Amino acid sequence: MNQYLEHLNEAQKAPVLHKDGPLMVIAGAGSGKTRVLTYRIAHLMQQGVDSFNILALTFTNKAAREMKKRIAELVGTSETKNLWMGTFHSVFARLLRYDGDKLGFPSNFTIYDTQDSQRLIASIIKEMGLDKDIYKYKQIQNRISSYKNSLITVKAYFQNPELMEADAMAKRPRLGDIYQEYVDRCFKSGAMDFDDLLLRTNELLTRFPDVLLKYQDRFRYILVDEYQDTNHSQYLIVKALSDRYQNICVVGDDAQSIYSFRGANITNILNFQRDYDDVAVYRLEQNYRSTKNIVNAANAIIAKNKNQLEKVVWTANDEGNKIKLHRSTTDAEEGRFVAGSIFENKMQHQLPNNHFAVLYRTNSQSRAIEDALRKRDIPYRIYGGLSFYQRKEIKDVLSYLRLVINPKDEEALKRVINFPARGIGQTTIDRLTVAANHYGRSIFEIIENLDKIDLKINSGTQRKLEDFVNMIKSFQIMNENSDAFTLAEHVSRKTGILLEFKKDGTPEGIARMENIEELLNGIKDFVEGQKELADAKGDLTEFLEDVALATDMDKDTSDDDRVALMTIHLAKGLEFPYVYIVGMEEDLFPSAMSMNTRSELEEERRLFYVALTRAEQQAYLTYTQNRYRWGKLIDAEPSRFLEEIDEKFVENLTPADPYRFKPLISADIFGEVDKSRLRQNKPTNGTPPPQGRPSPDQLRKLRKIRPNLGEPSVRSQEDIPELSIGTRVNHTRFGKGEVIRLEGAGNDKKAEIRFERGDIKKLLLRFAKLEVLT
DNA sequence: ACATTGCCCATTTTT
DNA sequence: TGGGCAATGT
Repeated sequence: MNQYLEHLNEAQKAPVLHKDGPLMVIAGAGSGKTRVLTYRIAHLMQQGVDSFNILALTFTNKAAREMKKRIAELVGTSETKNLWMGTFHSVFARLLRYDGDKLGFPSNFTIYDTQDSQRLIASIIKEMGLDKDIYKYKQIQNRISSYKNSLITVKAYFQNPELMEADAMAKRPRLGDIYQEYVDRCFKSGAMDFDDLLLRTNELLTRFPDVLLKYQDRFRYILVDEYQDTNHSQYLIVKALSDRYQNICVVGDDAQSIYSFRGANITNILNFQRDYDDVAVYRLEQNYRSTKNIVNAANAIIAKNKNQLEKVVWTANDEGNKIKLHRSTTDAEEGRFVAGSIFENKMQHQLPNNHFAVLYRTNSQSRAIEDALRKRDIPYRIYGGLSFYQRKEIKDVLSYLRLVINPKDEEALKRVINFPARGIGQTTIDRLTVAANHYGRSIFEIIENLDKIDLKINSGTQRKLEDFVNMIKSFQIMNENSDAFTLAEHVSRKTGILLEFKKDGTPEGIARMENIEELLNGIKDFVEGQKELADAKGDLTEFLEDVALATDMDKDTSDDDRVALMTIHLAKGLEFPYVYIVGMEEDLFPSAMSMNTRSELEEERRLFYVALTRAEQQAYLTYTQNRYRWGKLIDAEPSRFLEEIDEKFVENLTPADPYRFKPLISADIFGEVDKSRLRQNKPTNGTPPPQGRPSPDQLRKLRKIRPNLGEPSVRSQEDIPELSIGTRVNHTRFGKGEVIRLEGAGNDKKAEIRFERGDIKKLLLRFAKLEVLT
């Protein structure tokens, strides 16, 4: 019955068996904390706790999904149905849909993403006639966001002379007024931004004791993952909800706290023992992920920090290779080294692409790496950056859908009221906005009542506005009887959005159209997925909520064999056999912005700790002497973190040569790839990794790789199909045909194909989406 | 109402 | 260096 407990070591077993009362699990990197959380939940249920009474807060929705699945395997699917598990944002968005009406929010409130917030703030600044060079909307948004995360409401702001003073000193005395207007406008639009999801939850639980009691009684067991990265707002929610039963379990690692810039407060975990009575503290110190070399090097780094909880991470794994350090002259060369090294490791050890990750401090560093990987035909995937759902054309379609659900949504309305162009100009929109503010109504309501207000809008434009409103209303009626996919498809056709991009004819236009089609496919998948679940209807509201809170990390990429490129922040919680940490330079890592205070520098160091501990077998550190930044080539110095690693853990692939002059201008800026140089850049073979058989896990991953037609769009060389004259092929766009000529070799191999529909085309096989017919 | 030009910003990290 | 957005002119 309880045999699943045998999957745990002694240290892991203790917090799993601990039933009531507060507990904290300090989990070193790679020590199996997800496993502890999973088994703890399963074990609680096994002991008779109803899943209805359990709340688990995770860092990503993907983590929640995977944990839920694992728990279902342990205790049965039906048991996990009532489990509330997800990110803070998604869980409390759901809660606010039930009880947000008490705060005056409709249950179909919109969730504004950062871009929506910024646009609204920009227009408020404009309306107030403020200087946009002083009131920079991004900075203002940032400021408001951090107020909200610290639970400083508008009222609290105006009661706090210090804050007002600080903003006045920064020449922004009207910040409070902007804040006030922003909050009012969100409220009027029936919208909450990301921070509101937490702030409003706090408001709800504070102002309505009966609601608090209801959820305290429901969530008798609460578990919080990554507790070191909770902000004040989240801290208070957890504190309030767990107050009655005190069955609170937090898991985290102070050494991995890396989100203070968005309000995360490391003292939450440092003070946990003070905040609750009789806290049991458990430590997970055995690392199962990495080699001794990596674990010890990481320990040596983090030891430089002053503020931390005591723990000793150790591992029984092999010694492993030393960390490899590489210096290059430019960032382009750094990219080439990484690509070359990945290529070589792949060949030498027969590894799939997804065993490799390249981690960097800032998103802008990805370009050089991408270029180099592309040249070597190594498929990769970039995580983060702008996500699919933030693309213009996607946001446009989504805005129509948002309007259907919530016509008061001002940002959505302003986005699409004249897209595709229907002759409603800026002047009209400005007048409507003024009227809406004046009457305290939404723009949509103003348009509905145009006949009762004289806005001096000419009759032609009035007609167009009415048409627009009627169109949205017709969608609303349709929404009552259709699923999200049917509606979305209808909307994209009826509004002319699809046509707009199609008729534009440019490659970008086509790409946008294809993106919209992909969105529609996504909605279809969603609807079908939801229909299988008992408690979900697959309706539009659910889809939009999913989208608003989805992140790049939530995508399922398990059978996607590509090298991963991402920021170190995004890499938290992940692991890869081979990890390349690039850009190990002063002012970049640690970031120039983080060197003012000790605590900021310590956070950068924790970030480095996180990066290094992602590696299972082999870590590479690279830095360059010159780097393009702001379009200029600048000198770069090696990061101070490099000196902090004891040299006994490091193998230097490019030992310093004091007699060599540093070139004034690197050869790289002349553009071409210098082949002879490429060879030099390959790692000098130090100690090769153990040549043992691949583990069962590796084998499983290896087997998973199969050529995947159409995806990735650029093939690596071995994927190019074998063709000869006369071979019958099928092309995704041109249909069936026959090969009539072949030329070129390797990556430049081309085939001339006569297609059945009549035309002859010469295709570059590396790119062509061809299937060989037998 | 639309297109072109030019300016400004970015490069710290994100739910 | 490049992209996105706004002001400007037609």
